[in-house]
Amino acid sequence: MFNPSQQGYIPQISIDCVIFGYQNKQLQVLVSKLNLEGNFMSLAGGFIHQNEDVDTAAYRIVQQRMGISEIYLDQFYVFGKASRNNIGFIEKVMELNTSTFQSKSETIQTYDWFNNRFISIGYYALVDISSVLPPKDNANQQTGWYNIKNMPELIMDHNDIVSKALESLRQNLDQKLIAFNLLPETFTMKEVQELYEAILDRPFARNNFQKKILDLGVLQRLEKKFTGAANKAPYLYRLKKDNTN
Amino acid sequence: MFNPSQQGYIPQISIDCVIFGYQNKQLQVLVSKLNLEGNFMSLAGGFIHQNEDVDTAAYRIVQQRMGISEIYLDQFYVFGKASRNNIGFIEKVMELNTSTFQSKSETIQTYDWFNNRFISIGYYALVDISSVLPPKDNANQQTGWYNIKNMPELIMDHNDIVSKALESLRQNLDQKLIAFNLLPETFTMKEVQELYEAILDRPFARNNFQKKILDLGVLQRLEKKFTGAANKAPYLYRLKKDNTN
DNA sequence: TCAAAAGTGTTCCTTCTACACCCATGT
DNA sequence: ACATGGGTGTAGAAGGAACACTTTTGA
Repeated sequence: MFNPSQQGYIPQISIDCVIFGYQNKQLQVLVSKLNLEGNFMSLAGGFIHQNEDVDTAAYRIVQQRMGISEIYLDQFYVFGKASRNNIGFIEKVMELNTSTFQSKSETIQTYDWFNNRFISIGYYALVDISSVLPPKDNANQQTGWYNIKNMPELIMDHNDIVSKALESLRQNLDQKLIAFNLLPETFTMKEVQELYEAILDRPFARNNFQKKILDLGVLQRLEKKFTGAANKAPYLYRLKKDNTN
Repeated sequence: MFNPSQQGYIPQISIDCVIFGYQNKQLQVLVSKLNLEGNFMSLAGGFIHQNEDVDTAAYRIVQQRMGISEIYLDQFYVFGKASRNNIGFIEKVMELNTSTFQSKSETIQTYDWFNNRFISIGYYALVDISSVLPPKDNANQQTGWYNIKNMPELIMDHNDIVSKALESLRQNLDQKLIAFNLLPETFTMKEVQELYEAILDRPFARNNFQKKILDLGVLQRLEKKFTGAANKAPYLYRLKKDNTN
């Protein structure tokens, strides 16, 4: 932990990023275990440099964590309750990390800046899991992807942030056509369908789903994908590149 | 103008409220002329107290301006460009208000807090024009409601904020059923239709529109409204109150 | 009696849904 | 040949758009 005010950050504003991935037919969220005693699980977060766009800061936070440059990001909500501060969190940390931290009053002074009330801008990111850095680091084996249906308890209001992010993702799914950011470059129609089913948590009829997606006119059909299974080989698709963004 | 830091505000965060009203069959936005020399037109804005929810701050800002307690508010976007500060604005103010302000360097020091880069949280409010305070004040005759299709030039990026607010309003209109906040307690179906046409800037067929709105099941039909015109009297409607919010 | 505007009904068309059928693939 | 899973077609249901007709009101 550090004192952000000394590093030219804007005080009392943070960014929290819900990084979504897709694996094992389930929507996943990246959660990091903080390098402290105690089970402190957190979203990817950070602060905004004085001379940095908020969007750029969110991009930097995700980019550093994931090691990729192409990231889909959407700002979705501001969490601004007056009671939203790190004090409860810091106190629990100190309880469980007595060797690391000095006396309570001293610590609170040291982290004065951090103990303030914080307004957090929520972003969600959509990444292709197969193209990002392995999520686990050596120090924290619990760091990694968690099924959205089975999230661990996170610090502060991070569980609420995840809920709101999922809600926004669902709302934007059809309009913005962003689901493909969660898939690798090429994919089969079945994979798209399973992804939609994971995000929206409801089944789709195979044939109607295929028609609906193809009618969008954004996919390009490639060669077939022979899996070795004793059945018809599905086509691979990828996003058309000539789309006017 | 004042120094917000001395009053317990959170630094470098502001709130800008696009207050929508409906009058003369057009969507209107409340714009205030600042009490300075020069044509400085602005949205309703303000800052957040240290111990105040962001939502509460937005409510306070609109409530003080409009003098009503029931206000529909939606947070719609955060404007966070690094270049987003008041310096250009302040410089223009000083150019045109030489008698009020001292030397340039002195003024910039005085308003140091205000000259910082600001992140602004955008809210839009929907109010019933007929139930709010008259928008004009004696000092500033240009303060008042402006047709969204004919907005004056506003300070900073406020014109962009209005555009984004309108976009969000349009997106939420059908889902959230919020248009009725712009109408008085009772209204005719034609008024609802004209309101929708003003917001979405497109015509609706009268019969189909009536069916669509009534099928929502949120309106209660009251007595007829006799206007004195030589035609069938339309029914008045109002929102059902038993709706589970 | 008439014009104007409101209420209602009917048809047509598009879109979504469900069911059915055929095709490719490897054992 | 056959089981498995993928691609496609078609009938029915539902929702939206366009058209027509009737009713009410005051002059």
